[in-house]
Amino acid sequence: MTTESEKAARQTRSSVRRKGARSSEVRLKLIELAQKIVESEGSAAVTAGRLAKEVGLGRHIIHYYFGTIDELLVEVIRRSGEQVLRHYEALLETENPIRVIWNTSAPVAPLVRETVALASRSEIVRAEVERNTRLVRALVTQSLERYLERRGFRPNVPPAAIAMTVLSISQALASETALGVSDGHEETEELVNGWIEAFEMDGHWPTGA
Amino acid sequence: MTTESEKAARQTRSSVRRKGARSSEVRLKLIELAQKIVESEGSAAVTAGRLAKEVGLGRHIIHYYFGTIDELLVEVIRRSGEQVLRHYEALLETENPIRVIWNTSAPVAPLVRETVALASRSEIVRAEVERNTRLVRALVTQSLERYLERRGFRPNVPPAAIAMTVLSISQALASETALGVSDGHEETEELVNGWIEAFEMDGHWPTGA
DNA sequence: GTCTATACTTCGATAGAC
DNA sequence: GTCTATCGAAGTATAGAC
Repeated sequence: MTTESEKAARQTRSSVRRKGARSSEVRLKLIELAQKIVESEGSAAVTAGRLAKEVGLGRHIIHYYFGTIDELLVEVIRRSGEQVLRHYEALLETENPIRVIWNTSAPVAPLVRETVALASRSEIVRAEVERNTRLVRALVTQSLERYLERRGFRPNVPPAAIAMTVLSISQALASETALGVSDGHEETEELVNGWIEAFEMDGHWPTGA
Repeated sequence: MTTESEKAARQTRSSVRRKGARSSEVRLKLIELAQKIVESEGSAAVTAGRLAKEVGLGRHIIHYYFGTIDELLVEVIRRSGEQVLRHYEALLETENPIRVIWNTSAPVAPLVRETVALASRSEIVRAEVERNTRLVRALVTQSLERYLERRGFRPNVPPAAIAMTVLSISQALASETALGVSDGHEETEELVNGWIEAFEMDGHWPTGA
């Protein structure tokens, strides 16, 4: 990596340069490939040479389509974010959204984890991750609100806080599982399952009171 | 980055090769420098050239002391892990450990976040992160158990689950804050504060029941 | 034990030809 | 839309000077 000023200069330059069409098949293939690598090996493994080789073209093809690796990563994040959003959108209207989040976050967790890890890489990447985080949070919170209204429940805790606790814990469990750690997981799952069961009875979330 | 097989081969080779003494001042300075960079700019910004320049030596000094950048990062993680452990150790015996975790995790969060992000980089890094995660969890859980005993409280929930929920949520809040997102944070903090206040009364943690 | 010199490979990025 | 050529820099490996 380079200094911030150098990076900024390069970003400005590259954003002016001509790029390949957004509709190109090669372009899409490169993004999909990069996404797979990010999920499985981390962003450090995404290099122009490797991508080009797996696609059967020259190394420079990445720069033609994306300018810089960072901009390719932004596309990966945008794509991942959309997939996460669609994942929740498809499920949240059908049943109890809180249970959906709790039960189906695992497959999406690596994507979220690697995406957040990318944020420190550069400002343009960070901004895209921030945008995605906000969108997911808003979707989940609004779904919760709609659920409560549908059931005629009057919540004792702001839906935003409920969304945050469930998302935090499920993300942490998934991250640790990927690491190979499972200490306290069963106990935690049992605890949260209890919260959710109670929540489905009256829309109340456990508080200290 | 390279393929897994290539990496494995290189690691074996480099672990056999002679390296600089572990007691060297330069060695320690390099680790400290790398740690600062990892925390502020992410691991991608840790390059041999940059480290050498800031230390006033040739680029190859990193290779002499650590063999590879990955092995330097392992040292950074080991050091960070020890600091996190000491951070908690120093505080957990004094007051209510659950409140300590909740109130003092913020300064340590970037370290934890970047460290977990590094895990996908290579197997040796992952193993070290796993070790640290286990140690912190064990420390926190045991401290909770001792606290409960000191106060004569009979917990209604396994201490491991309590530790997990508080650590998960505080880590998520800190991560998002670093990202620039604060949606729902106030509400979540208020909720958890309520849990902790109740916990200090009787050692009980909120459940669905 | 500490560091430098040389060398090879890969990487990111740009310019220009086809 | 893709390739060739080329740059500087980075990561790694080995030999050897002090």
